[in-house]
Amino acid sequence: MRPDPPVPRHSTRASRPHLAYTVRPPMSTELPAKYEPQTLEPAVTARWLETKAFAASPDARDQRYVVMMPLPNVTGALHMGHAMDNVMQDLLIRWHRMQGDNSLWQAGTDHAGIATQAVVEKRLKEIEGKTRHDIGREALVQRIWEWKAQSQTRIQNQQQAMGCSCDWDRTRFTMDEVCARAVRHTFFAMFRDGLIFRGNRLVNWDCALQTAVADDELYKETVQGKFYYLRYPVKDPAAGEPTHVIVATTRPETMLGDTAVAVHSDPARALREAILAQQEKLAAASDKEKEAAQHELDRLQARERDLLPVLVQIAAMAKAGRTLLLPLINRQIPLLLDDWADPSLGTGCVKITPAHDPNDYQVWQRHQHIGAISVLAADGTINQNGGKYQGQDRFAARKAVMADLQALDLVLKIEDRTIEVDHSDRSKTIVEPFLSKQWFVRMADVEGGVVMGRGTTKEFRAPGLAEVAMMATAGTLPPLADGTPRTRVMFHPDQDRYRKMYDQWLAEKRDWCISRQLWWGHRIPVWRGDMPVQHLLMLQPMLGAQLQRADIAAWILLPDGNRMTPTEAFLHLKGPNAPTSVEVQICFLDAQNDATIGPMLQSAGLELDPDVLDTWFSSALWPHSTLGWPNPENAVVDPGQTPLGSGPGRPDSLSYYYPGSCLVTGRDIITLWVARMVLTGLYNLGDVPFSSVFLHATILDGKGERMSKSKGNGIDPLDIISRYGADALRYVVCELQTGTQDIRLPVQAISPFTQPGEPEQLIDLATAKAGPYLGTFLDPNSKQVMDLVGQYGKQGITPAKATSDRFTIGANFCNKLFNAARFAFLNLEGTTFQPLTATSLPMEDRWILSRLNAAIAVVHGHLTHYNPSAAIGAARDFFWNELCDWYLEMCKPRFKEGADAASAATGKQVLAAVLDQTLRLLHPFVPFLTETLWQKLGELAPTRGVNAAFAPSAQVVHAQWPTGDGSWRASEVESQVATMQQWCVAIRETRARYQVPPRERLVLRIQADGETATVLTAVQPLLTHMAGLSEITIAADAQRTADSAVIVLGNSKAFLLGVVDLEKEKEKLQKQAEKLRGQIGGLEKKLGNEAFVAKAPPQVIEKERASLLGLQQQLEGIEQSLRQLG
RNA sequence: GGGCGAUUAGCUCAGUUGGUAGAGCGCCUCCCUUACAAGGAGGAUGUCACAGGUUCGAGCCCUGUAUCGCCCA
Repeated sequence: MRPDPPVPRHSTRASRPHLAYTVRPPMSTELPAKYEPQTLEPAVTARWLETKAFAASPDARDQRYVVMMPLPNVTGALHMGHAMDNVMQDLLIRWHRMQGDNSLWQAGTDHAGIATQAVVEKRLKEIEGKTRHDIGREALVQRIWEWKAQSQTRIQNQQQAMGCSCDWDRTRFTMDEVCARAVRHTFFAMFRDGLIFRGNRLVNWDCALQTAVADDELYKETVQGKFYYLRYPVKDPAAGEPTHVIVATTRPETMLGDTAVAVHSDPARALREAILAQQEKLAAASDKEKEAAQHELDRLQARERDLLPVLVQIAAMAKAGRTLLLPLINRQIPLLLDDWADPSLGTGCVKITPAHDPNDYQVWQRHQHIGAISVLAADGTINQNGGKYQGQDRFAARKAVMADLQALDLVLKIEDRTIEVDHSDRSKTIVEPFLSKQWFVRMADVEGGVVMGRGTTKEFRAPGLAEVAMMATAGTLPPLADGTPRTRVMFHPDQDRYRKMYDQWLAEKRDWCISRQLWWGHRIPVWRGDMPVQHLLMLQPMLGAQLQRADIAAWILLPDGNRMTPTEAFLHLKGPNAPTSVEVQICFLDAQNDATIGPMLQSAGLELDPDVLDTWFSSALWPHSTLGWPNPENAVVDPGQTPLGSGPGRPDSLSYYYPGSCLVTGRDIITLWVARMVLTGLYNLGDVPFSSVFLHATILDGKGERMSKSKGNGIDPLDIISRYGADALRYVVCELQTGTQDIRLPVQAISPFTQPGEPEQLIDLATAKAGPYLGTFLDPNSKQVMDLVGQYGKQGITPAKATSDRFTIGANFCNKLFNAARFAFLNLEGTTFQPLTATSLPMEDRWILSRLNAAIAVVHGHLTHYNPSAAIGAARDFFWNELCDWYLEMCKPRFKEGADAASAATGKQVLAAVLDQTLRLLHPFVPFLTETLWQKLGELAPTRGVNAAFAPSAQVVHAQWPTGDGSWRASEVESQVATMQQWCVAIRETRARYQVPPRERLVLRIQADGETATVLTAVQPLLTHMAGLSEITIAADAQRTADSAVIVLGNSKAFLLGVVDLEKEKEKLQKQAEKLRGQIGGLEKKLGNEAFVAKAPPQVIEKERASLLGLQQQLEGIEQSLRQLG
């Protein structure tokens, strides 16, 4: 709950009657007296859901707008990043919906394989003390489904609380039947096309969860480690040769899997080059860098002197094919010439462990004969290849290995060293490079190309998957069959920058590892196993026909790594050099065949692959899988959901809504997701999934650090909503999104140590001292520790919530809007509509309509350019600075009792029209409040408009987006009102300076003639009212009275009577004169500069001359007044 | 190590094609004034990170330095 507002100092106020307004009849349904988002917002949500206000259905409209929600994980609650992402999407969707586009915002959640399984496993352990192996695969998956059901509901409620206008009846889940079928079809097609293969690769292995993890699931941590220098004996050293080769490593236990030791092929040259480069660097170094550079040069030169001779010798031995004896294992391993070994680093020799180091793996690729030996088991213990160390945990083995090496005197030295180690984000344990069989999608180009959109009208051939994704953003996709160009994917708001990121990642064309050793996810639909060739050939008559079927894809893998289709294989395997055993891989298009044909395969020795697919594989299909691909007509949606197939007069969802419009997401997802959606869309449908990608900023905390749950600097959007309201949250989030800049949002803890009745204390987390654990902080007032992550209850630390007072800005805005509307409603009873000519209206009406017209254009323009901050800023400026500060005030006399009835009626109509347009304009930003006010406005003024009635709408969510009306523009009126405002501000400034009470009416004499006098006469009534004057006289010879203040504006001058303080007056005028002299001096200098006059463009010179003249006139007026004052 | 970006008021950020810097919050003064004190009126606040350069003129363009982020290895 948010705190009660401060107690007003004027407590009698409530009992005093409103003089002019209480006589009106009460409104039919009362708005509450105060703005209360906590009661107002749920009511609006309920109505939107009841009326299915966000439902999307294909129809005859050509204009459509489709946003595919970046699906949140089912694991977690939503955080500020989601709030940003969701609000941006909702802003765009609501804006387009109001513009009349058939708008679909597709919602749903992601099964998030490893993250979800880890959470459920952790709970299983905590609550029941069991592991997943205790309960088995089926039971674990069942429990994850239960977890998912709860979690998805919670996420949906959060999104609805934020006002997300998704079509909830189309909510999908990456593992539901519709999505699962799309996954199956895509896998089958890629497998059939040879784009999916199983290979032996080095992966990041999470030993705790026992699965491969993707690069993006890792984080680096610097740990205190050691650098071990080991001595490997040379086999049969000749006289004069070193007896040992020294290598260094941070992970000595991996030596069990060494298959070579590498040395540079020409260490002398390499070292010389390094020295020359360093000498150049030293010459170019600044004083500050010199010392370090010199130090490095000395080091290199020392190596050349001391180490090089040995390295040269070892290189020669390597060339001669000499070998070493791997200690402890007693394996002979070759000395290898490979330039990965850098003579300027370490010992100049590198132990090569291809199965446990990415660089060594590369060396192995260059020297296949050395082989790779994995010494690690899936659980992180040493396997059978580790000899007597088998079964020991890798860290225990490290100690044992070192002890044994030391006993053999094979350890030269051990140095302390800080090392960066990859950790798994899921288990927080150190990951190991691990050689294992994994499934991959081939990203590189394929000989003969890859068919995109096979069987569709958009089919074409592309070099490869990564390449086609780059073509989509480069705009180089081939045109469609009828010659129309294919859609190019564009990034906003910075095409060049983001496309570069996208391209750099794709250009590597690295194969995509899609297998995970988990139980939660889409199981890899491949039956595989080794089979004796004889057995296979016996099966040929039976299998032959089956394997011709279009819905079965199979590959035969030969021991040499070659892959063949069964047809090819049956011929090849009958040859004289045929292998005795092969691996068979079979995939069915139809999942039912796993059950029907599966048992037969099982009896033939094949097994369904136990692994599941990477979550991103199903996420990549999201833009088309959700719409029912491959066949929306028979897609099986949940009961009560919108069917995806066609109906009478209604096209199917896939053909209508694909390709979509805009993907809204953060920068970090460009490579992970955007690229993959683009390539699967092209592969399956021959077309991109969206035409635009809007990348919004990342929200950081007050220190500029990324918000994270474990650091305790994150904010829960629901806490903000309950404190400030969802509209306030949305307002601020929109305001924060300025462009490409990341956003700092200062975070405060709500002190849990204040006593009941005490005012709430907010503690800034950017400056608060950290507590004893990560995510704990010290309250500077009470010196007690608070827990911002809710994990230290056992340690007796008081939990505290995080918030950010920045959201008061949004709440204040909403409060202002609420009250402005309430004021309007007090006066709008009985408003009627009749066509009015804009030019016939009073000045203030013409002015506000003109300003409204301008604001509409500006807001729309900023939204078009993906600049929500500028858009909401413009809307706010219009609403607050023009509508509230001026127009509502200017209107007040017309609504007073006894005012002219015709003028009041016109005023009502214009006010209702302006409010109508303002609510529409603000609706995408603050939907709840605008919807509430819209209802009330509809009751009081059912028909609204100026020259013509606006299109009506029962809910503002469906109202037509304002387009403005050219006939409202009145530039002359705008300039007149601007003059009035300038005078008004000057008068108010004088009043403030002399502390004239607001009620006291003053007399103003203006010295003006000609056009100035005409304008001032026109605005005289407004100025009188707005500046609190009793009388204005305008005359060329107006005279100052002894007790009047002087106001100089441009080249006219005025006297405000009844204000006396000569000294203050002189002081002000002198200050003004000083400022003017400064400006005049600057301009004179500029215009006196011959170069400026000669070279600057004439219009610039002319402008400067004119402004100089104006300033001089003003100064003259002030100086004259000063003389008069004496 | 490579690439991308940032540095503007106390804070968070705008600043279009180069023409002497803006907003919101905060701060100061005054105000119960006929919707809003979650408000109104008025005011103060800047070596545009630093050093060079181009230009008649640089917050903006170029080069370098410092500091801080992010991505990739």
